[in-house]
Amino acid sequence: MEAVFKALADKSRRRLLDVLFGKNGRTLNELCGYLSMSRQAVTKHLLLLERANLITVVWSGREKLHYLNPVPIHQIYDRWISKYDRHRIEALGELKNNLEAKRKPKGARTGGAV
Amino acid sequence: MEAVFKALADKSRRRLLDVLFGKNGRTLNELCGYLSMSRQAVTKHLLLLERANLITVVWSGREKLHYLNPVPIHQIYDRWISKYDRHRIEALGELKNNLEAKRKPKGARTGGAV
DNA sequence: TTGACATGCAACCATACGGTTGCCTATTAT
DNA sequence: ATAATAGGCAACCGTATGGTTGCATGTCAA
Repeated sequence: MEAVFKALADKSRRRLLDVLFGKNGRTLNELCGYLSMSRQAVTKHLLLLERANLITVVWSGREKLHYLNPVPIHQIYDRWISKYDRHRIEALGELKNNLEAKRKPKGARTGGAV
Repeated sequence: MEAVFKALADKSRRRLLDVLFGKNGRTLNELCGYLSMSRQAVTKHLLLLERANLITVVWSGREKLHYLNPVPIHQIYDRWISKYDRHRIEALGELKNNLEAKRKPKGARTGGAV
């Protein structure tokens, strides 16, 4: 998971995924067309994505074809994001309630959250 | 979105969110108990989370209370992750099909991965 | 009032990261 | 056979990042 989060943290890498999302199985050179940086830089990004298992590479002669693997992205959602989703409405209510509680002057400590 | 992705990229920050998820409205000192690093380091992480709008801060006297805001996380899913989810099964099929296709063409120069 | 407590501010440091350049290798087309 | 094409490897560089320490400030309790 760590690698996936890290991989997704960069705009260029998300771009690459989006490009592959549009049309899978692209070559390195093809992908370079979508980012204004050197081929080497793109290679590095792709390597990171590969290590995070977000893309799979298949060699075809001298060409390196890149395929998107959406599974890790799904896992990120499944094992981390989804719980926040479920919690969402509830949490906002909490904040408001606690803000209300704060208005009561000194007396007991104002700390008590939830 | 950029700030949110960046914020989520760090393990310590995800930890902080998880801790707040467990019990909302914690103080800085309280949160420090969950990460083995200096208070200042934690402050920096919290600042980043705050700037990404992932937490909201409420002062109560000399204490700074931190509240989780799950909305940006939900947006990340909604505007980015969800599309990969929908695409998921389909994309895997593509990879396999393309791999099959590669076995045929002229020189039969195979890539060979997976 | 005074001290302890909760936090902020700023300087500093090592390392990770995104990017570049130069050169080398392997495949393919002519 | 040769040249063009697709890509890899490695060194280098500036800046961002995660972390530290020292000191300052505001609030609460005795």
